[in-house]
Amino acid sequence: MTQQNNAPKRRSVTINDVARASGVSKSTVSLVLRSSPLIAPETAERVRKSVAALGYVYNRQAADLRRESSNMIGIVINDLGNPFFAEMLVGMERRLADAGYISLMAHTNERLDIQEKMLTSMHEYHAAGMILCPAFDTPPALLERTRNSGIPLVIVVREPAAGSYNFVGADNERGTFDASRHLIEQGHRRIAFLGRVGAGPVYDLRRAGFERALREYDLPISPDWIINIALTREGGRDGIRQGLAINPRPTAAVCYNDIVAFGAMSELGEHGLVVGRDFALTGFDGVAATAHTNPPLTTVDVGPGSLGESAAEALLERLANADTPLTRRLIEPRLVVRQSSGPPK
Amino acid sequence: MTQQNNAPKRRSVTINDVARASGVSKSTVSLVLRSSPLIAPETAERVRKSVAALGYVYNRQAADLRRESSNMIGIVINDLGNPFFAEMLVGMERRLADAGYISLMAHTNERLDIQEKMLTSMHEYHAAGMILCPAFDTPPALLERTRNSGIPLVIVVREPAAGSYNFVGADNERGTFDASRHLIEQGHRRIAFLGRVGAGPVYDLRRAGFERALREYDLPISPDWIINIALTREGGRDGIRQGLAINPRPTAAVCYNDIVAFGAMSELGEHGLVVGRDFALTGFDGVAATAHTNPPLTTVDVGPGSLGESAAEALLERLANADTPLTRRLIEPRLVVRQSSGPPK
DNA sequence: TAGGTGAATTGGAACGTTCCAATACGGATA
DNA sequence: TATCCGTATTGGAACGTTCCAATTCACCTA
Repeated sequence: MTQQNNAPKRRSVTINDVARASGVSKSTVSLVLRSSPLIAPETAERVRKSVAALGYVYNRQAADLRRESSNMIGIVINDLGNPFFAEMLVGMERRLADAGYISLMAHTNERLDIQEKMLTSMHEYHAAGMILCPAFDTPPALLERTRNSGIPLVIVVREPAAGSYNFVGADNERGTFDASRHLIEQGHRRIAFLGRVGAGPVYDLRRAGFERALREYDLPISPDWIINIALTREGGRDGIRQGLAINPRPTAAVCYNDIVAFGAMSELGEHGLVVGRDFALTGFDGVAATAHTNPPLTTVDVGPGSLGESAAEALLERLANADTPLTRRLIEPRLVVRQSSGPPK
Repeated sequence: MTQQNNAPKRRSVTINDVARASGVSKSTVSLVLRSSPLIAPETAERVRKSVAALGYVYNRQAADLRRESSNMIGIVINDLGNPFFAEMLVGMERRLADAGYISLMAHTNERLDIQEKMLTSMHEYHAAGMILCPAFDTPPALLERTRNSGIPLVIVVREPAAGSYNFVGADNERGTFDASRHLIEQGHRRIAFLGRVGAGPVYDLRRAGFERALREYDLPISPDWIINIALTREGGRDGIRQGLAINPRPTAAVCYNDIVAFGAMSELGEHGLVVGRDFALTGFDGVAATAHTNPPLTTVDVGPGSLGESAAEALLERLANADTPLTRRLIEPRLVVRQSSGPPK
């Protein structure tokens, strides 16, 4: 009395079954499925009936194998916990889905080993193209390897090295320059910068923009005001704690990004300070939540969603025409002034 | 002088090329690639050398076609703009990637047509399993269809109808009950409920929990206090505007979810009210941002990330063993009390 | 020496499509 | 009647794997 494994084995309905059912050849069915004009309307109709009757479902795996292509796009994101990346992902996915592609998504959480594993996995699945938001310290060699495989690649947000891929990012230097100038023009003179020292080129550029603004207004840059924190909400809290301990105290802070600003805002509240009145704050990114914090946050808006769409579009262009020249697109950010950045008391 | 299109055509390196290079048959190479113990170590070594030398990349499309399986899991999310879903997605993806699966992700933005299109697309790609967070008003027939296709299906968060799939969600009634009781015990007597009337079973349950708490404490439930809003940050603002217009004014509000509470908090601030002192607020979900708002938000924490992991685990079990009984898992939420829910003045 | 054993390897069919060259056929033309 | 034409359809090879049954070979045993 052996344990029989008579699993249904559910042989799926194929193009051949449809062909048999409708009395034509598999080639004809294939043409109908791709709505070829070659097929007589009545035949097509008959085939479509059988398709519905048998519950046939197209096997893209098989089709892609034969055609040596696919409709899958690999998207590798480093930090979905940050709404900036989530909003960007939404933009990409929408644009790609509209164009008939489906997204193979992976989250690296800033881990290089995971990133590498996911990139190879996407290669193995023959993704038609890839969009990568590189984890910190991504070695240029990795990108070079991906590029050599011949798969069109778009890099977003962080630019590890000039190379043969499309890039879409924001003008980081300009962004913090605008934010810093705004605070200065509001009357602030002691302004801190909250970020992760040495976090890479994006940090360097944002800090450079901040320092350029101070210089242009002949304000001294005290090293104390360059505060080193983790790029998280918790880091923002930490930054405020450090900032408030400085003597004389800064009256404002330019934050590396929005989530740092959120943490900063929360911490300021816990110290009994009213943001926008007792202390000014600016963020960077322009995530949706900035319009609904307490108080609403002044931020450098790069349009996370449309940045994602731009990246998708760059990729779609390359896919449509492999000879499309490589582009490097820097989005001009827009300073959105809200209540968090009032003048000093 | 015609424009020659001598595209590289880059015939990719196959198992056969590797076989030829290392002087064995393609079968042997195949076995080596799957590290079969049948192969002599020296042979395996030789093959691996050729793999590296030729830059061979495994073609999973072909393999999956032959094996009639795949390592792709379809994930369909309705609203990534809400950090709750983003955090849940991260949990799912991590768990699936750990198990060697890759995620086919689609975002429906609550649109039924997109949802349907994406589900069929994932079928066509032969996803091994699917996790679906149904859009509002998803017809049970759609789920039935998916289920009939034989692909293991896990439904999360919203439960359209009892059916033959796994379900992972939260105990919604209990969650708002706990939050409401907490406000009552803080001394609040006029409490509003901010949600989207008729939004479906989740709304009904959350509202039921709220009303049960009021009844248990013999408090009247004024219809005015059931405030009807969009389930967005903007909706939260709207809810507060409506709430503050009521006479007598409520002193607290139970919000349908965290983002509604965020909007509410922002609006209260703009009215010069201090949240937690002048007006109490609770959220629902427990997204990371709740710990860093101004003030930090009291919320019903369902653990978005671990909820995603649970869903992934349920699916992985079904994949490992198709006979695993269908489960329905309701996570017990945990009330996290922070500063937003102080007693009335 | 003949036969048996087990380990290592192999060739060919199969998976479900697409593509190509070929075919069938009804009607027009010479 | 023979030829040609265009339209609709078709069979078979190919895509890059996996699986199965079969083969090779060295060694052991009777």
